[in-house]
Amino acid sequence: MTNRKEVAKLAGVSEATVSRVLNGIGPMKESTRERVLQAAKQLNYELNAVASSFARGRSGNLGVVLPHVPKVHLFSTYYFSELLGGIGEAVHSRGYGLLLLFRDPTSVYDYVSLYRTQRVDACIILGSSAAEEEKQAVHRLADERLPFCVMDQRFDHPLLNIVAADHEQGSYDAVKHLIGKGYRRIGFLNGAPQYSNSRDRMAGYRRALLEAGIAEDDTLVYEGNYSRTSGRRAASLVHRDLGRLDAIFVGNDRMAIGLMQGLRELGCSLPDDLKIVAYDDSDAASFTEPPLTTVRVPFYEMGRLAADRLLTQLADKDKSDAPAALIREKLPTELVIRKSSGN
Amino acid sequence: MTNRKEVAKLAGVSEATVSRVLNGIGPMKESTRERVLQAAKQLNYELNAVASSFARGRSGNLGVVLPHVPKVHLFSTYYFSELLGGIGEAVHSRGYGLLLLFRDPTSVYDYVSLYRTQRVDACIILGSSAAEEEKQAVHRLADERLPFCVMDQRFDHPLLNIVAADHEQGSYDAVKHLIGKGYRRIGFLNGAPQYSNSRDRMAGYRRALLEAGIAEDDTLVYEGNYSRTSGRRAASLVHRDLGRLDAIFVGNDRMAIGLMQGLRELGCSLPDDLKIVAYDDSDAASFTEPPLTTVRVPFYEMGRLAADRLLTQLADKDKSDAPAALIREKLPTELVIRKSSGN
DNA sequence: ACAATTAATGTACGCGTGTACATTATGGCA
DNA sequence: TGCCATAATGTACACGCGTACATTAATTGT
Repeated sequence: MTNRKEVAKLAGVSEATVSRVLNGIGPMKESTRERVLQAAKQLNYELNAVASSFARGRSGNLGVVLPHVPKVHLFSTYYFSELLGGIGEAVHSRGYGLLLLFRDPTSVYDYVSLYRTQRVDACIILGSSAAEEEKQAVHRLADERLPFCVMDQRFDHPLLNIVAADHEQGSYDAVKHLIGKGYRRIGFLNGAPQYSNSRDRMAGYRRALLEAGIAEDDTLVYEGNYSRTSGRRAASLVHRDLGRLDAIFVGNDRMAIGLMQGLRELGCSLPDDLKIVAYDDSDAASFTEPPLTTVRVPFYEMGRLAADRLLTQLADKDKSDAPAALIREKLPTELVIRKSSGN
Repeated sequence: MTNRKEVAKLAGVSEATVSRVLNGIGPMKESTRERVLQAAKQLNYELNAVASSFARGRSGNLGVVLPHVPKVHLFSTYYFSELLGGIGEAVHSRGYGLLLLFRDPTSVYDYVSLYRTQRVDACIILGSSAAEEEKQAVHRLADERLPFCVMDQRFDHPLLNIVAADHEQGSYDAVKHLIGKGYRRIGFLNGAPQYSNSRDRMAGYRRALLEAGIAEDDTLVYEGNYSRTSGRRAASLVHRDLGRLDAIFVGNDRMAIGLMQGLRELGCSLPDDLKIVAYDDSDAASFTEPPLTTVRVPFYEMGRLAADRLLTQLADKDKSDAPAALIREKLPTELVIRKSSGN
């Protein structure tokens, strides 16, 4: 592998000059520049990224931490796929590397270690929850003022970067849509409350009911874990309560799809027997039968935004030593009306 | 950030000893080992991955190259998502980093550069095609004996690592299934022929027809690009030919879903008017209406296998200098029968 | 024409680790 | 006890690059 020294020799300049030409630093004679580039080209030389990182003291990588459960094919879920796509877009356009980091959700993850070992310059945390150890781990990160951003999960730390969608409003819109159609007995199949976005959905659901003067009925609130299987499991409970339900709001499309499959197996006719509004507007939502009325969430955009803002923070920190501006984004959602909520 | 020197001082040993303890190299006194580990712990010391990579001359990263088209949310496709998940599994379990590399499919990608810049120790190429420049770029990689593996795309280079699925057989099985049900006028909506797996599907389709003594009819072969949109576009052509078609074999689920949507809009009743067998067995296949009969492809497993074999190659190369064993895997597919191919 | 700038380039070193080689401790054995 | 093999540790340097600082060349202003 050819290195800087050889290029310098061939071009008849010092190594420093080679470095400057390659990094475009300081004034230089055009003729020198050309000689160096010519020599580099002739020798097939390219900067060694590892050595460069080492000398700079930065890895040049943005890390994306995501929960990894063996046998669960995580990437296939719309949520993570879209977020990752958006992050990739931003990272790519800014010349950074994108390092995927898998964490075992059943044990505590030492985020700080990523920085100590200098594997990443910053990171984005996906699928984070409010579990106590997780909360502590994330707060520690913020306490140390390390550059990172949490996706779609609230924490009450003043220095914590967050990009999220407005799930409270999204849920409110969803339930209000049902109410507007005249349905009043509205159930809710939610995800686990350890995610703040689940709690936000609950808040939106309640607000809509309250506003319409509809009494809440705890027995019509069901809990799943955002998987299709859990939706299917909920089907028997929902089926049992069908006499008390006009409609149901479901925390994401996957659960809704599972629920629909389960209900149909139990002999239901949809949307006649039950109106459904789901959440995410994943690809699948448009081709279920009936197609899902669902809340579109700009996951791709959220990923892009988080990465972009984070990398901007990094660049700014090099220039000034002022504390970086906090990232606090809450993106709007949009109700997409299809057949599952009735005509 | 604390470094090796400080740990050495606190433990009262040389830096080399610290290094040996941390890497578990050579014989050492248990008491020394403990002193060093204790000191490291006390100082919150961890090996600097970048410096370590630099000294070793290896990045410690496996690269995954994937085509990146702005606005196309790549990760949402089952194909890439599953592959990536499998790769992640293997990489994670072997302590490597997983670097995502996006390439612009409209211009030539310099794979060799990844190695020259030492960004990766090996890489897996996804979504590769047989386009001439692409072929040359990949062959160059093989000529240089760089460690990499191509996914699901054949090249006729003797030193090229490939992990693929047996699409010829999978397609044969799919078409034979339709023939077995008594359908003889069978169309084919294929993906672009620049992918060898498209050509393999074509070969399987032909073999099944030939074996059944059915004359091929070129006018019943349609071409899409594996997107849902392209399937929908094909719907009008297929609809026009409906009088000459009993069934159609579709190159992947997404196109099949698009085709079904399009046909239904044109007033078709499925599966009555047309039997369909698709390909991939993505999540969506089970909840379309009717559910898709489709060919299951072990993408996750393919990804895991490719990464695992590649990293094994790397490890072996450190030990012996014998040329690494070629990776040539062709995994079996499996026909999953649902309603779309009739009862 | 000469000092004062500024441009252009060179010199020298640090970054934190891995590791070849040198050195010193330890224990076995005659 | 003395010798030797091996264990255990230390010394010293390379790895390729970025960059502070030093030096030399070119340009400007008067």
